[in-house]
Amino acid sequence: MSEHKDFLRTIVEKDLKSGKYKNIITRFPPEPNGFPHIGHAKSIAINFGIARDYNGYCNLRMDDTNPTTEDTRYVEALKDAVEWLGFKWEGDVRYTSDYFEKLYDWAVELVKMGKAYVDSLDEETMREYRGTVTESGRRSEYAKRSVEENLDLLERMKNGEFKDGAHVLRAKIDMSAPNMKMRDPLLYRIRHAHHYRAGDKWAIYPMYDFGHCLSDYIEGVTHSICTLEFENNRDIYDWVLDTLKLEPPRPYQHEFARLGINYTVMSKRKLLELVNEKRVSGWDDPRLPTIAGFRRRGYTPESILNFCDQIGIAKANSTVDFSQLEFCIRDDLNTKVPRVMCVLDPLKVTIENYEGSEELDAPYYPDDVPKEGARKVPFSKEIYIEREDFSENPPEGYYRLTLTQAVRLKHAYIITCKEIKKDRNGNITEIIAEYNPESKSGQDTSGIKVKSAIQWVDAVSAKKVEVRLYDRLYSCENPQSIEDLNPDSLKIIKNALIEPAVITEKPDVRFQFEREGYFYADPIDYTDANPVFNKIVGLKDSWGKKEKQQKPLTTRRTQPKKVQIEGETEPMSEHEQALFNKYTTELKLNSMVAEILARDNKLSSFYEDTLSANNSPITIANLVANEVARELKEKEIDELQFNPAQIAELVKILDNGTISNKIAKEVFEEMVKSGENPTQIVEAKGLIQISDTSVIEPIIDEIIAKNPDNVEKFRAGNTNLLGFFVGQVLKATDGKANPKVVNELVAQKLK
RNA sequence: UGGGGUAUCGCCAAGCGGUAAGGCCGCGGCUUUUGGUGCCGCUAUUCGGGGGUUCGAAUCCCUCUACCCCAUCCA
Repeated sequence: MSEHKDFLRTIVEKDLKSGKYKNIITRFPPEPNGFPHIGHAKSIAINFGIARDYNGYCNLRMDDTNPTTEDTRYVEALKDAVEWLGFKWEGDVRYTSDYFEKLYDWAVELVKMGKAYVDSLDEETMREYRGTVTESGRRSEYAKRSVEENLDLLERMKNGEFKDGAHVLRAKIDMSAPNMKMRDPLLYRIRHAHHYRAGDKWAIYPMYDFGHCLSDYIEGVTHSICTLEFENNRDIYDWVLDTLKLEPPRPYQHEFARLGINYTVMSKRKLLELVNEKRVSGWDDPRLPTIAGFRRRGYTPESILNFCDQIGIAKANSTVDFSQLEFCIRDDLNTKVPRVMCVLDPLKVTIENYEGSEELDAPYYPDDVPKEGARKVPFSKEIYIEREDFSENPPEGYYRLTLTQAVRLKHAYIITCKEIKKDRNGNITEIIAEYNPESKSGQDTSGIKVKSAIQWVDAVSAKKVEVRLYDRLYSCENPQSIEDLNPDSLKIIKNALIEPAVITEKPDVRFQFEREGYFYADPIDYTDANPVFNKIVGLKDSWGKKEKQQKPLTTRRTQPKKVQIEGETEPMSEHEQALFNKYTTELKLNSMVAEILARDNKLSSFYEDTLSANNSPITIANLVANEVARELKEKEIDELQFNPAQIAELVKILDNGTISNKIAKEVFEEMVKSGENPTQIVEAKGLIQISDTSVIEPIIDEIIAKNPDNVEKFRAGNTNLLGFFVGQVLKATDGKANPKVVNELVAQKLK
């Protein structure tokens, strides 16, 4: 766990500390109606991760309340995903469908309480009745049905006596609730459908809002973590649990932002479309952000988990750079997999002065990877190198083989180019080269320095392999439709050449093809006769990048600062205007403060009451407009712990210098909580301000002596540090030192 | 538009009145038989805008703006 906790862990810790819960129970509750993707991985990492971090446990629950879309194959995929990521759910897999009986009993209970009713409006009418976001809805006439009638109807719904859509069970909440979700939400609907687990037993199925909170409760879940789009549903979550008066403790819902990654799509609908329209080869197509896709591509669970860790958890909608994911898989594989040589686009090289053959020793791992292992690499007169590693007209900074530039064959000899052979069209078909017998890798006495070492394979022993080069699925950052698909997301190379050990020894399933990238033996299509490798990710390529980037770097510094349009504030009413005028002219308040007070009649009346007890208009105004305003945001005046007379008193001791502004805030906080008198608080806590320089000075000297680095930085021009020193002094005096005095003194001493 | 959210570097993201963390990307340099890795530097005088309170504001107050979610018998 990193040292900075995310907001969910902060909540969990607080709940543990306060004793709200003894143990933490979370759950990962997917609906089995689609294949899990990396967004699910984030949720899995959060839910299982929190349970692990706080010694609790996490359930895996299929939220299977909609029989028409769900299927066992998805259940399997979901279980598989969790396991692959290395997590264990508590006990057996749970299913909301296992709770149907209990859920139904609770529904009956709500009906008995008069909190739920059977509605028989048709779908369209119901929609009309719901109103809109700006207009309130109205309640169906059926809401007037008696408890007995509702009970009877509900039972018959359950028994399958009615057709789909004939009736629904709704919670009786508030048809004019500003939160649309609270306008008598549906609890049950009739569905004469076969459920993949419950079979044909049920003719009615619970809705998400009814089933989810209660399933959490049944399982003893403490923190029900879901994504942002359920924020509006939280009110129902609470309503159901509270209305049923269930025995505590009960779960609470918390929401985080779902994962978005650029150059790909994450919605079930769009993913399904890609698969159904055969734009990809299936759910496990290595270009897809599905768990199965990543797995087939060769990503490791560690890399995915690491990614989830790196991106953090917050409430702001965001889109993570694909490069972050690429970093994670490279970072993981770098220390794990063997390096081997594979030539994707072969160019024949004949080494004129070499005769016979030999087997060269080559370690699988570079020096900086602490792993053992080596293989033999056959070498002879005819070899293949990567076409890109030779250039007849090299650009500036080219390190590889040229007419005049020698290069090392990795693990072998240094060669120089003698002659180029071309076909009729001018394409290079072969290079005639010469090797230096003194330059053998590991026993080089030639003294030749080369700019680079390139990969190669021996012509006679190399094996032919198929290599599938995958790139981002879409060509734009924020793809909208299939038109944004990247036409080059898959390139298949049928005739790549690989050194024999990879095929014969099979030292691993993942490899780094030296200087190319990381590759994975395809778990499905790979056969000994036709080996297939998937490209997981390329190596970082600062040369390739430099080559492409010919266009001048646009100076991004001078971005157009976008002008922000100021909206109009509603004009003040006549009464407010009059107050405002009085405040600014008679009482000399600044116009901002005057406006805050004038526009809010709770504030203005509180202000005037305070003023009548202490004639200090400006200080009181500032206090009321800034501090009292915060308390009055969601409360009425008579709900406050403190009263105007106490504020008047606070202002008095503030005005006469007994306490500083900083202390005044502290005292105010205390008044908010306890309602005690300010003078008492000041006395009890000994908060009287220290303005005596002879007391303060030695403290400053001490702080300065303790922080020589910061003194230096300050003197070098970092004047922000003044705040640091003042803060330190204030901390040392428990906030009692007069900050103005401290400020002056510190500034003086640091000069 | 009523309600609920969110705004800190190109992308994520800490920060909760006292020195603007960290990661990715990018840019330099060193190391390197991978133009990889590793290491070392650099990259926000400023926190969506404007005001206010304060010795001191990303943090508190006011206000404006932008974006996301909600009117499925989906979850």
